[in-house]
Formats: sequence, C-alpha cells, structure tokens
Amino acid sequence: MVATAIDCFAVHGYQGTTIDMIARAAGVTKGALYYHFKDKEDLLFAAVRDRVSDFEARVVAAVTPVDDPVRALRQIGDACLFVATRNNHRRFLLTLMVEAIDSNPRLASQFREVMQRFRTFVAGIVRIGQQQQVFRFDVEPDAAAAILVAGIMGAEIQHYQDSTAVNLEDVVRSLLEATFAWLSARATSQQLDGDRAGTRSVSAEPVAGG
Amino acid sequence: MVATAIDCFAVHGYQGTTIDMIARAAGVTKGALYYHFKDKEDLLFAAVRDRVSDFEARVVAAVTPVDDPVRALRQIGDACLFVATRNNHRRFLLTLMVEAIDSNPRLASQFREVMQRFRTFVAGIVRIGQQQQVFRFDVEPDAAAAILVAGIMGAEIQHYQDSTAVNLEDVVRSLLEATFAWLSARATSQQLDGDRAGTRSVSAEPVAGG
Amino acid sequence: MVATAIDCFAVHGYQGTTIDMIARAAGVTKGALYYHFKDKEDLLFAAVRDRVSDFEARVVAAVTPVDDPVRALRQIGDACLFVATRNNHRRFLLTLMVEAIDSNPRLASQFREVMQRFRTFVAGIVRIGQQQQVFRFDVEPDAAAAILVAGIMGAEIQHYQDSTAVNLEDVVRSLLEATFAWLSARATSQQLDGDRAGTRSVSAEPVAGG
Amino acid sequence: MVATAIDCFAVHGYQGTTIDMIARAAGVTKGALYYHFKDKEDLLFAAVRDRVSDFEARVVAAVTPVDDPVRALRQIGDACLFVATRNNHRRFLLTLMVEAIDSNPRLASQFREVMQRFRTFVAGIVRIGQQQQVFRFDVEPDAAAAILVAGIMGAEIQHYQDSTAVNLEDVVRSLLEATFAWLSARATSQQLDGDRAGTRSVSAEPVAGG
DNA sequence: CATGAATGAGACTTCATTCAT
DNA sequence: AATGAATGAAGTCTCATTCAT
Repeated sequence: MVATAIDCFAVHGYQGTTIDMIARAAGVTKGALYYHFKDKEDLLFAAVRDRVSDFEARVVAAVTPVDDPVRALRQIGDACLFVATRNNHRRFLLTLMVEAIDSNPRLASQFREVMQRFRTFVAGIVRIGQQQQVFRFDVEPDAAAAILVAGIMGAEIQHYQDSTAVNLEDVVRSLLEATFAWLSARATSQQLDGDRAGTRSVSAEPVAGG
Repeated sequence: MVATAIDCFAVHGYQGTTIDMIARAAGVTKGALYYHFKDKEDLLFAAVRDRVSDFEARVVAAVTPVDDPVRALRQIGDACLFVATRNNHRRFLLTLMVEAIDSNPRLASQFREVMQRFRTFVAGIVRIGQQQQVFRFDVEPDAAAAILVAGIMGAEIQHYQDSTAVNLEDVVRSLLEATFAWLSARATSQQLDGDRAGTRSVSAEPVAGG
Repeated sequence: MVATAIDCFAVHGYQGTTIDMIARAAGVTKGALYYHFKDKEDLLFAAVRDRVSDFEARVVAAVTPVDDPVRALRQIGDACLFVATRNNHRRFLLTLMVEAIDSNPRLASQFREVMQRFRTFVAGIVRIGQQQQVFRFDVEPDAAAAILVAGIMGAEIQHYQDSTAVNLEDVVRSLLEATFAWLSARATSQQLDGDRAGTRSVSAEPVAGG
Repeated sequence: MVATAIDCFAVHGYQGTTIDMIARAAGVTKGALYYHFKDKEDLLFAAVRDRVSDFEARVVAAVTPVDDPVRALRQIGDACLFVATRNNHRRFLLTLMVEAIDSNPRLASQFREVMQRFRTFVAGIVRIGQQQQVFRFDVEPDAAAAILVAGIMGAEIQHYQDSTAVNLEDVVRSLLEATFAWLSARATSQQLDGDRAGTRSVSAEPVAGG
C-alpha cells in the first residue's frame, strides 16, 4: 500500500495523486487506505519515511568502511545510481522535495535535514581523504560535497526528464572525475582569487595558462 | 497578469495554484483572466514561454562574444545566479519542469528542449576551449556541459529548499573550479578506466597516486 | 456499554455520536458492539428504554403515596432535579427527544407517550388535590400539569445550556410556588376571560386590581 | 437560500441536514451555496443571526410601551405564540439551541446570550410591575422571568413534539395566569420557607391550609 | 472588456456496517 | 464472544470553467 503510494506520488506528485488512484493501483478501496492512514498526508509521510531511511541505509552501507575515500565516493555514486534507476523511489524523493518547499513546511523541513545529512556525510569522506593526504587541503570538504550532491541531484532530474539524452551513469562518473581532478590539483603555483564564502578553493587561472 | 501567474506557479506549482489565487494576487477577477487566456494551461504556457525566452536571452547575452571560454562559462554561472536570486522566475522553471515530467507531455517536451539547448550551448563553449587548446581534448564537451548544467540545477533546488545552508554562489563557483581542474588536467600519463558511454574522461587514479 | 452510549448520545446527540466513539469510550471494539446490538438504532432504543423506565420509576417512587398533593408535587420536582443533576441521563432524554421529532418517527412516538404519561401523572395528583379541596376546582388539572411539565423541561434545557445563569433548583421551586398560588387563589369574585381550549382558568384581572 | 436553510435545519437539525438537501430545496446547486457561504457552518450562523434578530425585534415590538406590565407579558406570550406557530423559525432556534450545547461552543455562546437577554427583558417588565405596585415585592423579578421563559420553552418543545396533545396557546395562557397569581398573592400572612438561592418567593403552605 | 453568480465534476474524508478469523 | 480489516455509500468542500449582463 505504501509502495503503491510511492509509485503514484513519484509520478504525479502529491497534489496530482488522488486517493482513488492509489487505492485502485493497490487493489483496495479508499476506506481501507483510511483505515491504515489518518489522511492523505499521513500516507505521504509514511512513504517519505520509508524511502528516506532506505536511501540513507543504502548509502551508508555502500561505503563502509571508508578506508579508501576515492572508492567510497565512487560507491556513493553507484548507490545513488542504483536507487535512481532501480525503481521510482528516488524520483519520488526528488519530486516531493521540490513540491514540498512551500506547500508543506513540515515535510520541507524533513527534506532539508535529509539533504543536510547527505552533504555532511559526503563532506566527511572528503575530510578523511584530506587527512590521508589523498586530497589537497585547500578545498573545503563542504564545498566538494556540495558540488557532488548538487550534481547528482541535477543529473537525476534531467535523467527523469529526458532519459535518452542524459545518461545518469555517465554524468555521475564525469562528476566524480571532475571532483577528483579538483581535489588532486597540485596546490603549488596557484593563486587564490577573491573567494568570499568559506571556500579555500583555488582559481582556475592556471588552467587557462596550462 | 502573467507575472503574477509566474509568481504563483513558482511557489505553489501548477496544481497547487488556483485561478482564484492568481486573480486575487493580480487584482483582477477570474472572468478577466478567462478573457485573456483560454484556460489555466494556456496561462501556464504563456508564463513558461515568457520565462524561457528571458532566461535564454540572458544567458546568451552574458557570454557574447566567446573569445575566452573560461570567462564565458563563469559568465553563464553569473547569469544563472542572477536569474536564480533575482526573483522567483528561475524557480518557476525548475518547479514546473519537475511537475510536468509526467503530467503534461507537451510542456515536458518544451522543457526537454530547453535543457537540451542549454547543454548544447555550454558544450559549444567547452568545444571552443578545446579548439583554443585551453581545455584538454580527451573530455567530451557534452560531458563537461552535463556536469555544469546538472550541478547548477541541483544547487538551485537545494538553495530554494534551504537558502541558509546552501550558498548558491559558492556552489556555482566551486563547480566551475572543479570543471576547470578537470578540463585542464594534463592528459599525459593517464590511463583510461572502463568508460562506456561516450566519455573520454580519464580515471582519477593519478589522484590517489598524487 | 449502554451506559457509555447514553453518555455519548446525551452530549453529542444521535447523529453526532459515532459507533467508534462509543466503542472507544466503553473500551471495546466496534465488533463487540455489533455482537450485542443489531445496529446503531438498536443501541439507541436500548438506551432510551433504560433511561425512560429509570426516570418513570424514580418519579413514581418519589410520590408514593399521594396523600399530600402539595408534597407530592414537590417530590416530583425533587426527583426531576435529582435526575437532571446527578448525571447526563436526563439530558440524554431531552436531547434525543428534540432530535427525534422528525428524524425518527418510532422514537418520537415513544417520547410522545413518555411525555403524555408524565403529564397525566402530574394531572392526577392535581386532581387528587382538588378532591381533597386543597386546590380550587376551576382549573383544569391538565392545564396545571402542562405548565409544571413545560416549566421543568424548559428550565432543564436552559440549565444544560448555561448552568451558571440558570439554577435549576430555584426555577423548579419558583415554578411550584407559582402553580400553588394559581391553584389556591380564591375562586370568588373572579371573572372568566375568553378561554377557548378546555381551560377553566380564571383571568388575572384581580391581579391588576390587587 | 437562508430561508430554505432555516427550514431544513429546523426540521432535521444541523447534522441531519445535508448541503444537498438545502441546495435541492432552494433550487440551486451546491456550488451556488458555497459561493455565498464559506461552509455549512457559515450558513448556519447566517440563519441563526437572521432568526435571532427577527425574534428579538418581534418581542420588543410587541410590548412597546410598557405602561401596563400585565398586558406587556401577555403580549410577549402572543409574540412567542405567533413566532412558534407561524413557521418553523422558532423551532429552528430551539432545535439548534439544544444541538449546539456541546457540539458548537461558539454557537452555544450566542444562544446563551439570546436566552439571557430574553430573561432579562422579561424580568425588566416584572420589575416595572413591582414599581407600579401591580406585583408584590417579595418575588425576585428574575425568578418570575425564569419560570415564564422556561415554561414557554418547554411548552414549545412539547408542542413541536405532539401538537395534538399540547395546545401551545393554552399552556402559555395558563402559565401567565399562574405567574400572575403568584405575583399578586397578598404578601401578608405568609411565612417564608427556607429558600436559598436569591428568591424571596413565599412558600405555598398557606395553599394547603387555605 | 470585465464582473459576479453559478455550475458540476471530482476531490478528500467519515462512518455504519460486514466478515473472516 | 470478540477483533481487526475492509467496504461503500454518502457527506463536505474545491475549483476550472461558463455565461448573462
């Protein structure tokens, strides 16, 4: 029943999904749904809870232990790939996340925390890489995590939108390559450009000069 | 009237916005709306048309001429930043893009084309960089474009969701740095890892070894 | 179980009470209720039967034997007071009585008989008082009973509605005083005013002249 | 539309009346009702407002000026009679009053005030009678008002319940007679019995002895 | 051009009732 | 004797849309 709801919400969004739709797809009556869930929103929260914990468990399971940060980040990418292509459940989260921003404060807050946790988790791996001297020190782990998480998110959405034009696997791989390239660029001979907000990242000027 | 509609759609989505809402916010009656637009969908398409052409015009204007690809990509980032933070109009596009995927084939098709055009445009700049020998050759321009566009998109969504935790400007800058780092890494001494889907991107092994 | 039903019906009325409500309040499941009662109406009738016989038994018990009609009427007042303030059971009857008038013919008929019996019973006591020459003869016992019963009923409702503003005990006492005053007014020197409907009641002109 | 609602509510109560019922009876669609009233409760409040002010206006109009208190009280009785028998509008108030007690605090509060005003108004007339020395002084005006209002209320309900057995006109007349008898009883030679709650009313012992 | 009233399909939700266990 | 799950009819309310003025 929750699984059916997830599928419906993933495709049609919360407002676009009717209770009738879910009931029919699940092969039960509306009354049965209301026996188990207080209302439509209750069902939504149950679905979100279910998918969020599944996603987080899967990501955490993919990288244990973090002895090799590079491999760990690749494994996170694989986990996202798996979740995103296996079924509609990752799309469910993204769709609802966008829809909830202003229409459901409580849900929006939950999603904020999910993203926060994900970013923090990725940043932690980057930090380990720095401690192992695999990654350079003058890039904020948070900044690296931000571009990875943002890239994956944006790639997924484009993939759902146009799966023939956007190969999710390719984009995630490229994203990792770029991030690794950034994190491994030799810190010597680089001049800082005026970065303001907490990033110690170096400018790309050497690129043009390289 | 279209402007008001854009604001409403941006915040509440298409299904979450009622004709009443738009009419009231615009200070007119529902009848007036129906005098100018056939139906709700017609209003939506007018709004989308308006915002898409504004966005594309702004991006194109930002980079003319493309004599310096690095600067051009930075300028695209700035244009996106400007559009994303100036008002709700970019969020409008992203919100509707997600919502339309399965609920409005015609609109979804328009959005696919918009994204396609954007990716192609960015890829074109990368290609120019390669021709100028500013960027290495063994990275597909499409792949570089993909991670830039995906990263910007994902960063925007997270920014709309949690503007205190995600500084859009920082993420876009980091994203550009990473992409430049990737595009400028020396192509020598790199071994390809098993890339399948049209990417000539190099592996990150040198990273681990760096 | 019936007791719980009475409490619920008394406060929320028949339509306002749900089977769930009763079941939860009684600490049983809905299935258990349906094992003992055919349907909601069956439960209602059981509750009404229970309370009606309790009320009537209590009133009859209060006045036996009717050697002193004045005291008997006072005792009826006391019995009503007791029932009305002891628990919600009298309110139950009044609430349902009003609700049933047009929505449940069978129940309405039962209530009509209850009220009829009550009025007849009170009228009987008044008649005894007349036979004992304690009360004057030119007042219909039915008329005296009618005002007593009506007054008690109206006072109760106002008491349930606003227990701080309407002291039921005071109103009932006043009502008895007024009735006694009416029944004991000397029949001499009184002119009948145009009474139509079976009442031999005297005019109040002596009042104005008093 | 409000008029139709009043009729429906009067007969079936609030919960027993459906929006469909009112719409059909009024010859409009449900949508039309919802165009003019926010929800069912809004319609109810409009109906109550309408009937309460009509009732109060009618009562006040009936007694102006209060030069003769006896006649004034009779006129109030006539006004109640008129309202109660002319249409369902008085029954509407009584039915809703009972139903609202615990199910609609705001409405219940309004009804409490209506009854309070009515009692106060009647008490005022009694007080004038005392000042004119038409009524005895040792009866609280409030107590006299209480039995009149209670009696009228109770009589009405019984009348709606069983119009063949309870002649409203007769009961109201009897009620007035009894009240006048009480208010005009000579205050001499009467002994107080232990009355507690603010009533200076005399006992009826002389009755038994009369 | 614009409005206010109205419509009707369809959404969410409740609740008396049934039934296999 | 009792339960938990399920049903389906019916209720309240929303909203895109129409139309006479």
